[in-house]
Amino acid sequence: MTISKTVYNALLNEWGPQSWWPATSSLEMMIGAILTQNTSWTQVEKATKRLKDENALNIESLASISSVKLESWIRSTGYYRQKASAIKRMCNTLIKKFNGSTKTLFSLETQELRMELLSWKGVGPETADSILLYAAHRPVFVVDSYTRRFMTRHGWSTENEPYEILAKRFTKELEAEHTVYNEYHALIVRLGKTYCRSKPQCESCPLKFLLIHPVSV
DNA sequence: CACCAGGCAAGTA
DNA sequence: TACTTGCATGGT
Repeated sequence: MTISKTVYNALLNEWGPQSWWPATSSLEMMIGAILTQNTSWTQVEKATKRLKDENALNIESLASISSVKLESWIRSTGYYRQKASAIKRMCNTLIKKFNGSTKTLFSLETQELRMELLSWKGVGPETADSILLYAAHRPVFVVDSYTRRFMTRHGWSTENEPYEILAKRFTKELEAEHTVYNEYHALIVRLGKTYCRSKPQCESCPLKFLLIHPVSV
C-alpha cells in the first residue's frame, strides 16, 4: 500500500464521495473553472446563478453578449475583466473550431486536448487539467494551491517543484482511473479548507493517526 | 487593518 | 530560464 493510496483511503473513509464538479453541464463546468481562479467558490456560485438567471449560460449567448454585461454579472469573482474576455474567447473558439459543441472539443485525444486548452488565453495548467478531469473525464491529476501546500507540509515535495512533477507523484502510485483522481483532488481541497489553511489544525485532522508528520509551513 | 480565496499572463533580466 | 508584477472582488 503506497502512502498516497493510504491517504486517499483515509480521506474517502472520513468524508465519502464529494460529488465534484458541482455543475450540470460541461459548459458550466468550464465556466466555473475559469471563474474560480484565485477566488472562493461561494463567489463562483453567485456568478453562476446570475448567468443562469439571465438565461446566458450557453455558448451562443456568452459569445455574443456585450463584455460590459458579462463583466457586471461575474464581478464578484474578481479579475472580472480578464475572466469575461476569457469566457467570451472560449465560446467563440468553440463555435469557430468545434461546431459550437463541447462534445466535438472533447473528441480530441487527451494530450491534443490539453494543448488546445492551454493555447486559450486565461487557461493555465490547473484550469486545463480541471476541465480534462471533471468535464472530459480524462485520468489526469489536478494540482492546485491546496495540493501544493499539502505536499510541502508532509514532505512530499520541496517548494517550487514544477506542476507536472507534482501531478506525476500521484499518478505514478494510483491506478489510472479518472474517478479516483476526481475524488482525491476534491478530498484534498476539503482537507485544505478544513484543517490545512495558513494556520494548520493538525490535532483534529483526519490524517493525524497516520504517521505523517507535518514539516513546517 | 491585513490576509486569503479551488491562477494566469506579460514583463524584465 | 527564473523571478516579479498586475489583475480585483468579497469574506474573515
